[in-house]
This record gives sequence, C-alpha cells and structure tokens, in this order.
Amino acid sequence: METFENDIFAERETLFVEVILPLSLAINYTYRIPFDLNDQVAIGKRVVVQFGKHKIYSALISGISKNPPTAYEAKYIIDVIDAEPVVTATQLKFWTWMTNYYMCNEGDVMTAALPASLKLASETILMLTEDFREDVVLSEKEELIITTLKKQTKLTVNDVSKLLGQKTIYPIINNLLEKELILVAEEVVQKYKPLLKSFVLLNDFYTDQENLKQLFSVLERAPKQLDALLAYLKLQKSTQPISKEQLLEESNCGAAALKALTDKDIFIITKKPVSRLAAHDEEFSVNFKLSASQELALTQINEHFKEKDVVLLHGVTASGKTQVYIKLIEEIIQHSNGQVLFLLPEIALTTQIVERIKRYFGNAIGVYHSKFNNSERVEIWNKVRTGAYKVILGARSAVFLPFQNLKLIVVDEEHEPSYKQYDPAPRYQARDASIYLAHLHQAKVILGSATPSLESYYNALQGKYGLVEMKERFGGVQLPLQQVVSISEETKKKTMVSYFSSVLIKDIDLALSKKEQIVLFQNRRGYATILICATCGYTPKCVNCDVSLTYHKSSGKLHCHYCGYQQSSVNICPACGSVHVEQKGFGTERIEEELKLLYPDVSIARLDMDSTRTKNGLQQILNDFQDKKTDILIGTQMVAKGLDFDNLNLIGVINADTLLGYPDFRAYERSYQLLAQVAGRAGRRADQGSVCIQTYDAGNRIIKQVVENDYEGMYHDEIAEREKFLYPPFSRMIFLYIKHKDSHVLDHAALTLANILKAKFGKRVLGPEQPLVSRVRNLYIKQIIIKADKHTAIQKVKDALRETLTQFNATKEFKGVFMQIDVDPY
DNA sequence: AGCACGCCGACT
DNA sequence: GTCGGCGTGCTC
Repeated sequence: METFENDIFAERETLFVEVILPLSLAINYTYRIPFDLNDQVAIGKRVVVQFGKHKIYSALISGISKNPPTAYEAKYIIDVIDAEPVVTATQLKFWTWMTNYYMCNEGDVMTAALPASLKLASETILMLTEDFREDVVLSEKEELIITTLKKQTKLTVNDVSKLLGQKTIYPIINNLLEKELILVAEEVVQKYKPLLKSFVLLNDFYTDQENLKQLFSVLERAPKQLDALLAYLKLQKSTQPISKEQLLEESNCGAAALKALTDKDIFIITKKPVSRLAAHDEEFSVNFKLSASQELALTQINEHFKEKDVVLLHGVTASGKTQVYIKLIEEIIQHSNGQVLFLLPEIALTTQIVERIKRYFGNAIGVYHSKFNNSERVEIWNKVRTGAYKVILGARSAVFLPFQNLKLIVVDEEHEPSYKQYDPAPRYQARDASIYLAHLHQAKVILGSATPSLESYYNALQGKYGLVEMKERFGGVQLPLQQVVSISEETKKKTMVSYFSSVLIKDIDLALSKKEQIVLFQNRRGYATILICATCGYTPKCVNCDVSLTYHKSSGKLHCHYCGYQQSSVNICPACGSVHVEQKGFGTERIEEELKLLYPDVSIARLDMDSTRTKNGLQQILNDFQDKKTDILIGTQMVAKGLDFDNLNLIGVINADTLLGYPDFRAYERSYQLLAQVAGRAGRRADQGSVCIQTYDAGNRIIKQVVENDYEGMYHDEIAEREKFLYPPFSRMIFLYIKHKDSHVLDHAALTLANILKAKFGKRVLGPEQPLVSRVRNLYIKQIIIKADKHTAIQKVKDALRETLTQFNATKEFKGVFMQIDVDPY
C-alpha cells in the first residue's frame, strides 16, 4: 500500500522544461509538464507549446528541472511530439558553443540546424503527397484528416486541431508524415516529384529451366536480344532489381532489342520510385591504386593524427587529393564503423567530385545540400541519426546533422569563402565550427586545399595542425603554362578586340583548331553592367539600397543584387532628359555577346548565378560541357570550383584587376586563391594546359606569384602584412553592424556606441565607418570593428560586448536601432 | 517572428 | 468625436 502511494508521488512530481523556440530570442523559455506526459519528456525531443497569445510552435527540450520558475507562472506544454529525441546531446552542446562563439541566439542555431518539417508551426500547410497510396492502414483520426485533405487539398496544422477537436495532434501529423501520406507545403512549392526509374524483370515463366532453354533456341537468330538476356542472367546473380540503364550498359544490346523482348512479354518493365539520394548499387570497394606521392601523403596524415587532431593537406591542383580522402574514409568506415563528414563548398556539390565519391561508397553515402527539398533533408537527417549513412557529403549546413559516431571530418577546399554564412545568423564558419564539432566527437579533421587560407597555413606552420604537402600533379602532368598579358600595352598598340587581347584571341583560335575546349573567367564583383548617362553622369540606383542597379539583358530590366528590386530599363535619362544613356562595365553576359560576334559558329555557354538558378541548371551546363556540346564556357567564380574536364586546356582570365582592387585586407589572398584555382582547371590529364591572364597591372606581385605557382612567397608576403597591421591570424575580429531607417539617428547611435565601446576596450575599437553599401532595404548601416589581439581572452570580450549591447539597446533613445554581430567576419 | 497595446492624423 | 497608421514591448 505504501509503495503504491510512493509511486503515485513519484509520478506526480511536477517537471519543468526549458525549450528552444525556432525564433531569434535572447533567452530560452520554461514550460510545465502535465503529469500524464512526465514519462515522455526527454532532452532533444520536440514539444508543442503555445507562445504568446495564439501562436503554437514545435520547440525543442534543452533542459529538464523540478524547480518551478519564481518570477512567473509557467504555461503547460500542449504535447510531446517525438517518441525518440530528434537532436542528440552532442548536437545540443554544439548549438550552445555556436550560440556563444558567434554571439547569436540559440533559436537562430535551431532554425539553421533543423530541416523545416521538424519545425512545424500552427500555420504550416499540409497536403497529400503526389504518389499517395491507398493501401495504408489508418486510425480513425488519421482517416478523417486524409478524407478532408482529399476534399479540400490543403489544411493548416491549426485546421487539423479544429477538425479533430483536440490540441494533441502533432503525433498524428508526425505519423502521417512518416507514412509519406502527407507533406508540408514548402515541399509542394519546390515541386517534389518522386524519381521514377524503369526496372527490368524476366517473366516468371522462364524461371523454369526447360522454358529458358527453349527461349535460348528461339532467340538464336536475334543476337542482340540474346545478348540482352545473357546480360540479364549475369546481372541477376549480383543485383536485384535490375534497372533498365544497367542492363543496357552491361549488354550493349540497344534499346530496340530490349523493346522487342518486352513486346514479346519475355521482359517485364516496371516503373518504381527511387530515392533521389541515388543509391548506388555498385560494390562497396575502393579499387584504385594510389600514386607514390599520394601513398606518402596518406602515411604522413595518419602519422600526424597520432598527435594532432587537425591536419592541413596542401596539394597542388590536380594532385589527386580526392583519392587520398577516399582511402582515409575507407579506413575509417571499415575499421571503426564510424561516420565521416565530407564538407564541400556549395557549388562543388553538384559537380563530378560527388559522383566520384558516390561511385566508391555506394549506399553508405548521403548528400546534404541547400537546394534539396525538405523530404530529402529529413530523409538524410534520419539516416544519419540511425547510422545508415556512413559518409555525408555536404555543404556547410551539414555540420548540423545528428551524427552518432563521427570519426573524421574532411573539409575540402578549406579556403573557400562559402564556408562562411553571412546572413542570417548564425554567422558561422563551417570549417572552424567543424573543428569544434570534431573535438566534441573526438574525431579528426583534415583540411584540404591547393591554396590554403592564411590562417590554416599559419596554424600548420605553428605546429597547431599537422602539415602534409603534395607538390606534384597526379600522373606527373605538368602545371599549366601561365602568361600575363598587359591590357594597357595592347590598348596602346590598338591590338585589343573588344575585351580580348591579341594573345588571348590567338590562343582561342589555336585551341578551337585542336578541337579543345576553353573556359573564360570573369569575376563579376564590381563589374556588372550598369547604366550611366553620358551627358550628366546619372546612374539609376535602387530605391531601397545604396547601390547602382545592374542591367540584365536576359530580362531587359534593372536589378538590385541586394534586395531584389527590379525596374524597367531607361532609354532617356530621368535626370537631364538626354538620350545618351550608355552601358558601362562588363559582366559575363556582355562577354558572351561580344564573343558570339567574334565567333558566330562556335557554341558558347555561360556559367553564373543567373544561368544556374535552378537545381539542375548548373548540372545541365556542366554536362553539356563534358559532352563537348559547348566549346567555350564563360563563367564567374563558379568555374574555379573543382571542375575537372579532360579536354580543357586553355583558361583565359578576362581581367584580373577586379579582384586585386577590392578594398579588403584579404583581397590579395583571395585573388591568389581564385586565380590559382582557375588556372588549375587547365590541362589536368595529358597535355600541359595554358592560362592567359589579362590585366592592367602586369607588374603586380600577386600575378607574378600566381604565374610562378609561388604559394609560399604569397604566404610570406601576406602574413608579414597581417602581422604588421594586426589582422587575422594575429588578431580576432568582430564586426558590429548598426542599422536604422533614419540616417541621423543612426549616425548618433553609432558614434555613441563606438564611444562606449572605446571606453571599455580602448584602441581595439575602430569606427564607426560607413560600409561599402551603406543602405540596404531602406535601412542605413554603420560598421564598428573590434580587433582583439591574439592574447586577449576573447570570451571575456564577447561577454562584455554582449552586455554593453543589451544595455545600449535598452536606452530609450536607441531602442529602434538594429544590431548585428559578425564574429570572424571572413 | 508575430501580435496586442497605444498614441497621433484624416475622416463620417 | 472615431478609424486606423505603425512604433514598441512581450511572449514562459
């Protein structure tokens, strides 16, 4: 009797949970648990809570306590969604670290980390899936939701609550989502269609040996069809089911023979939805041999890993770093059954490197990518959590996946700026964050690049990271021959044809005559086409932002790259009425046009943000180039990222100066990296490639260093500058952006804040300054920089800064001032 | 993020 | 006199 009462007492204990809401809030909130949900509560599970008067969110439990809050009465949670935690304890630690390090809110991290369908809110719209199946057994309530959806196609989470007359609906919705009967609306916008693939099946009749024998004799006079049958029987032993393309590849029988067999009912073709995550059925093996220098690099990496957690692999372009990674990954998954995270810049994810790695690791690999839709993302999320995926290829956001047994992180092209998220918060650097993530999992990190960031190389030279160098290209192919062409000289000699020097034209002619392909590189930044009035100098500007509008020929409109504002183009100057409105500057579009005039019979394509907006746009352009449908490819930065084409031997850089002239302490480093990477695309297989760099500044040391492949020289020059002027890695930087719609209020606020900060941190505070673009979306912007030298305890600075900002924002005068913090803003 | 509360201009 | 503009504060 007494134990019984004790049990009741234990059950009746009141629990409180601290939850993270998927909103940018400075603190977490505490809710109370109704007794009947006590045993379902666990850290990492999602709960349904009401926040504010009406809103309902799915929040994440980050802490459990028995102490009621003193200052207020906690609201009850409405429901517990998950049977198992969706977020691991390690992930929560990672979130907390990111919140502190990058000075954002935990809700920001949660928003960035969770795929959208794990963040249901009351207005989330639910719909039936396209390949809705009738054969699933449903509960009464599930049935009601489904029949209603059949009638009116759309329901919000709120509607469902009303429909069922109860608040406890999330587990039901979750069930339906898991059974893939419904989906959340975002997926519909992205037109989620299951990928259908044709599979071949031999008619059951022929499983009988006698019948099969007869079939052989019947097909004797149809060699192609016989071939197909033999191929099928051969494949049958190893793979099931057999896809149409597989069979065609194996047999060389041709589609006609296959069709004939199908018509005769010997083969049966069925279409089945397959995972978009493209499971490869091939053998799980790595059957290539490393070269001597790759083998050496591998040994050195493993040697360093005995003492160090991070190794920098510095290998020249086309040295075969990928193979080294693959060997490392193979070792990990075979010997420790651990998981590997392979980070790539966003853009490289759609290219060949992914295909290559998939080929090696087959079903154990998952790709995570911002262009994926929700169902794909959740699918990957769950497969990482259960450990079904051993290797994850992903862009920066892949650091948020729920790894179970992470052993190795590879950060390829570690110098890439796209590892940094600029907007919105969390403004994190995935390369740096992955080092902390690895630390949490006691995993190792390998940073790879042909042109390492100065920070990483510095860390390696300081002994903080292990350093492994590969100085030879794979197969002994020579590095491309690079030449510099002075645009000013050619202009003087009047040998420039539009944007192209005589040297470049000669090279293009030669390459075309050899049927080789060409890539022309034009950095877009600062050089997009703008309109300018030749009479009065007027330039159309964005109404919301302090930037000139750029002219896009494809749309015939003027666009703002910051806020997306568009307006129709102008022929007559709105300021002075002159008709002499001219185009200035040149983007890829303009170069394409000029080139088409010079080479009307040559097939030219363009690779930039505009031509690759869709998920498959990039892939299409690359495929066409691979298949040699395109002779010349004109591109922005994108062409520098991991492209690998056999027939590409000439690279032309239209104008190198746009890179060098950028007002940023990193401009020279970035220029070197970009030019070296672009140049590295040429001649990767047999012949030595050539690179033609056009510039007004032929004597520039960076250009010289690029031509001489002198990374060390560049490093030493740049690091000396950094040390002299106390830039990273000799200091840590925090950028503070202050925004307000009224420029006077902003000026006053920025100055006041800068003075407060200067009183606290002294000469480490610079500014306020006006950033390059001083107004975006109708908000004026000022910038304050905090530059803490290496020996400062940075966490203390951050703590003090956070407190100062909170106080500042609380003063009446500056309440409406927005502030953004960017830690390590590179 | 959203939503209510509240304090000033142009309207029945 | 009121309707509604959006600035500001709060949400456990």
